[in-house]
Amino acid sequence: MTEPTGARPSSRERILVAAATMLGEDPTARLSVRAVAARAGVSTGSLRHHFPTQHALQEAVLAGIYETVFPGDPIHDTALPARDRLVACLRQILAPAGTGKEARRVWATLYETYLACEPTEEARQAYLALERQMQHRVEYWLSVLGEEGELPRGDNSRRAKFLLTVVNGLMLERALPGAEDLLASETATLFAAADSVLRG
Amino acid sequence: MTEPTGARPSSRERILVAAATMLGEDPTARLSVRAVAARAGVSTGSLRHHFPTQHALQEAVLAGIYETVFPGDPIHDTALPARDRLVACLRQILAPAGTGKEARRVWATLYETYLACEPTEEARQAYLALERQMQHRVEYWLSVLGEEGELPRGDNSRRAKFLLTVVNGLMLERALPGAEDLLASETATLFAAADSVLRG
DNA sequence: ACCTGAACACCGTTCAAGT
DNA sequence: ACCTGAACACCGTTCAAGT
Repeated sequence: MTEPTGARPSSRERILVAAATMLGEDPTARLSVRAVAARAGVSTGSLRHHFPTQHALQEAVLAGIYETVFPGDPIHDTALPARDRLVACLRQILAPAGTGKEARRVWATLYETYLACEPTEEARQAYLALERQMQHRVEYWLSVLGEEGELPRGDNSRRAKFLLTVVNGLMLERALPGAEDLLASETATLFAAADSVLRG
Repeated sequence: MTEPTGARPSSRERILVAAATMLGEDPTARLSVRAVAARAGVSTGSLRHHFPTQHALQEAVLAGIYETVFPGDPIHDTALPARDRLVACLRQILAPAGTGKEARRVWATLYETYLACEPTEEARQAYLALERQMQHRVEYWLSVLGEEGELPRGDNSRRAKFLLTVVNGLMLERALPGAEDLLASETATLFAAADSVLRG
């Protein structure tokens, strides 16, 4: 946080910059201890001193990324209860799925790209990157709530996967026939998922 | 597939049994090459011969789980805890989704029938009937658990919708690329969904 | 074809030792 | 406090060699 003008960046900063750069070059980068340490010109021991665990490092990097990319993220609207904020966030990633005719158009491209036939290696990698990005985003939201004490300790990676599965299911149901009271049942499902995560 | 009576199981079978056993003991087990090979009394090389990649092994195990035929509806197997029974039931409706290539084949027909274009009224009705049937089935399971006092009073219709959304999400993820540890994350998600419902 | 076990190139984490 | 680098206990995959 302290930034001496013109001084050499601290090891901590160098590590975070190195990790962010690597992630910029390849969104699927694994950010291994040795790779990041080497890139930052720092020993693995030093990296571990600042980030006691690999997960701590990845959380710090993600926080940095999403702070700059999504300044108005609803997760930061502390006026609202945690569950409302989490649902608002999930709605954000559900929004591009559209509804009705648009939802089916979205599905058409999704189907052609990833499901129609054995996807090309290129398509596979693209999807994996997308998935990881989503996973990171949800994990970031959970880490914010965790720091506020709104979330019991636990595996946020698993929780994020769970929430994304629910969102995927809702996406599909938006395009499928039926669903008269889509809105109500979607809202109920989102809150059920959020509560499930928030209550451990 | 060939099963010589009384003969020593093939390495392939021993590996699958070992993996399934380990998964039974701990649903979050990572199923590493060496651990599974040791448990099966087989070399890592042999394991790799039958399952050229770690992903291949996990897919085979997953397929094996869903191949096991339940004699009756697992919801009535009162020897097991409620959550295990509910998860077993959900797995039943997830089973026809298949895995890997088969999953994509299933999706192809689903897409052509309901998503490709504005569905015919006939198709719409067919889907609605299917959906209702699923909804009833899940609600029945919940009612059984409710009568045993395993389920707090509440809207079982909403709960069933929630569970079906989760299953839909998992179905989709089976056909999409990626899914490194599909097996573990699918199990975790199913239990999370079951717990969410059982705890209100 | 099936199987072995060593070898390779990676992991994340720990820790005595330095400054 | 900060940093080093070796060491430990794991990974998944490859492969020459056996049967």
